[in-house]
Amino acid sequence: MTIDDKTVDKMESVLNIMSDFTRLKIMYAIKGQEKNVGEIVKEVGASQSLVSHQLKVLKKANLVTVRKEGTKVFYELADEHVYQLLDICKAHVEEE
Amino acid sequence: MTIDDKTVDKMESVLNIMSDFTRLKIMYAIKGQEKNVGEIVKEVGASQSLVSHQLKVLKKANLVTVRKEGTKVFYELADEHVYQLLDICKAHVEEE
DNA sequence: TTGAAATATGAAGGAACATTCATATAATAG
DNA sequence: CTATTATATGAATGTTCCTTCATATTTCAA
Repeated sequence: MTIDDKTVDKMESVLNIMSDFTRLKIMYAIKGQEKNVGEIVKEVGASQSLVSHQLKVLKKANLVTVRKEGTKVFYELADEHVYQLLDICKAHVEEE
Repeated sequence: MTIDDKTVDKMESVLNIMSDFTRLKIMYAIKGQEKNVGEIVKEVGASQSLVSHQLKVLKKANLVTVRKEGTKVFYELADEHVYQLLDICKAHVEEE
């Protein structure tokens, strides 16, 4: 099972970005339903600044997509793989 | 899509442990085939000390299992979820 | 154009942790 | 028992990065 170092690098990056409490909460907040920043802040229960910072990180990693509408900015989970990673990881930690 | 904070905590922990270059290389080294520490060191190309440290981290997180045989210690990926997480993450980063 | 609402940004402090180096422990052969 | 091989451990260091605080930018309404 050899694997290219460059691929491992990218995997490290994606997993690293997913492995944060605030970012995981954000991802679950917009899982299956896009939300604007204000709604995300309310649901996640973190400061506006922190949520904005972490949304930027998620966006840079292409884990979320963005849509602007007036003064509001809506975020959404990027693709099917992100859903799968969240689901499998959740299933793993919920094993007894 | 609300989720329990305790679950998110555990997910953060698992993802965080997976999100390391050396640990990913180790996991791929023993993917589908158990290996002893010496073999892992050779295949991963990191120092013996580092590999041992990281194997301990992986073991503590239940991402690998251990089997001792004489002076040698064999490691193996723990369960199906770990395989799935690696595969999906790899597929994600290999998208163009 | 002034004000308010929504979101983003920059700097800074502090904690977490990957890696190295040196050394310890364990097991077996001779 | 001694030497050697295999693996583990502890301390130290440097770096990454999460979070907060203060402030900036953007958009639209009045």
